[in-house]
Amino acid sequence: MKKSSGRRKIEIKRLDKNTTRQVTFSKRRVGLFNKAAELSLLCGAEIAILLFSSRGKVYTFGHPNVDALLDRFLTGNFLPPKPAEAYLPLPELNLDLCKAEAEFEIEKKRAVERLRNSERFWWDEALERMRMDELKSFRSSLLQLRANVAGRLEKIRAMRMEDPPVTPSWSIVLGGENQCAASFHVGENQSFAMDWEEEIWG
Amino acid sequence: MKKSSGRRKIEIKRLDKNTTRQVTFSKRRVGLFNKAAELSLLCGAEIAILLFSSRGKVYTFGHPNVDALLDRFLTGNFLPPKPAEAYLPLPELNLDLCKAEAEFEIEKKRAVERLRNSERFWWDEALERMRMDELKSFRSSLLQLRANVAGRLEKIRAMRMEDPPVTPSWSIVLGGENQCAASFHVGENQSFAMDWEEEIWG
DNA sequence: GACTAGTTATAAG
DNA sequence: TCTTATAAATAGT
Repeated sequence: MKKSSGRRKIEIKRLDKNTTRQVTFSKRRVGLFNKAAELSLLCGAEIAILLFSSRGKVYTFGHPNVDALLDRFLTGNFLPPKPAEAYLPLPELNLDLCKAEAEFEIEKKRAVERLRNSERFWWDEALERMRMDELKSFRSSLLQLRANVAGRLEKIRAMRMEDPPVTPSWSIVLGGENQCAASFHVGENQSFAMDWEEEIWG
Repeated sequence: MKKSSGRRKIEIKRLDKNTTRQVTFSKRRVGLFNKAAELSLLCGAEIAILLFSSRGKVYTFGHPNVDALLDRFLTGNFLPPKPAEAYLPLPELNLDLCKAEAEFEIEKKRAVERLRNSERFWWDEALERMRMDELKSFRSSLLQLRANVAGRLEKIRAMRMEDPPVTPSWSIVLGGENQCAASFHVGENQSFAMDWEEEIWG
């Protein structure tokens, strides 16, 4: 006797039944992330996936990690990795960030000078004057800005939580429905999503 | 007679042969994006994928679009979409951005006041004092900052290109190897990657 | 979570 | 690209 009717063809349109939709989401999320991991390993590609469930939960996948790839995408600073380095991008990133931070200090001093002579916000002016070779340091201010946002959010979260926090990096995110998610790093330089639901908003 | 030996099992590790790796990358990229589209449609999920080939080309996939999802991830402003709105998130985003811009003007005035009394950069100080209800306007400055970066890059690109540009949104990105990529929107609120190679750097 | 049978993705040619 | 045999993902139970 058949134990199952087997896989059936389905139409690709919104699944109306709640339970089915949730089961399918879980299965296909895993499938998608596995495909992404294979593509990355087979072809030396780097990949970031942000996945928001219809209930607002966030899942991320990234190789080498989500954060570095978002940096590169948002700032246009993506030098193609050399093949030999394709599987060791983290040290490279760290070096990059160190340099970026040094440059940030310089840009900061310049910006203060500009502000002394003008009411205009530094970035309004800076962007008009900035030459191509200044874009790099501008990038570092963006990184810094974002880090500060993350730090602020982390502080707030820490104040509300009793358990020792999971100390995620800046990529901690706060949901609109008492949710909190962070990406973290495991094994082969890959980062996976974790998420938890807590009453962090009291 | 067999016309093919059929699909063979392969080990998931870097493909050494260049041609094989490139063919596999293309096939699996399409497969991955299709899986993502199906997951999105079946489950009402929102998804963004950034894919960097080992040669530095960028491919993106997004439903409803990459940009909105990155916004939400970076700024923590992701209210779970109501099911009825799941396929019409763009108007929602636009409204949100309008509000954000209004709030940005307020935060800007405040920041100018702070700067008159201090040498410190506005965000150093702001982040320490900012109360929870101020995070929202801080978000808008982040959006503004990023928009300005994009605008700057777009200007530079436009100056170098003779053809009328494809007018991508802020998500235009500049590669390290004379490459340029932008996401654009097609059909069912999905955005796909396009990329082109031009000597935009002269 | 495990099981199958029918579906889909894809390695090789 | 296109074909085909086979591997892999997955819908329904």
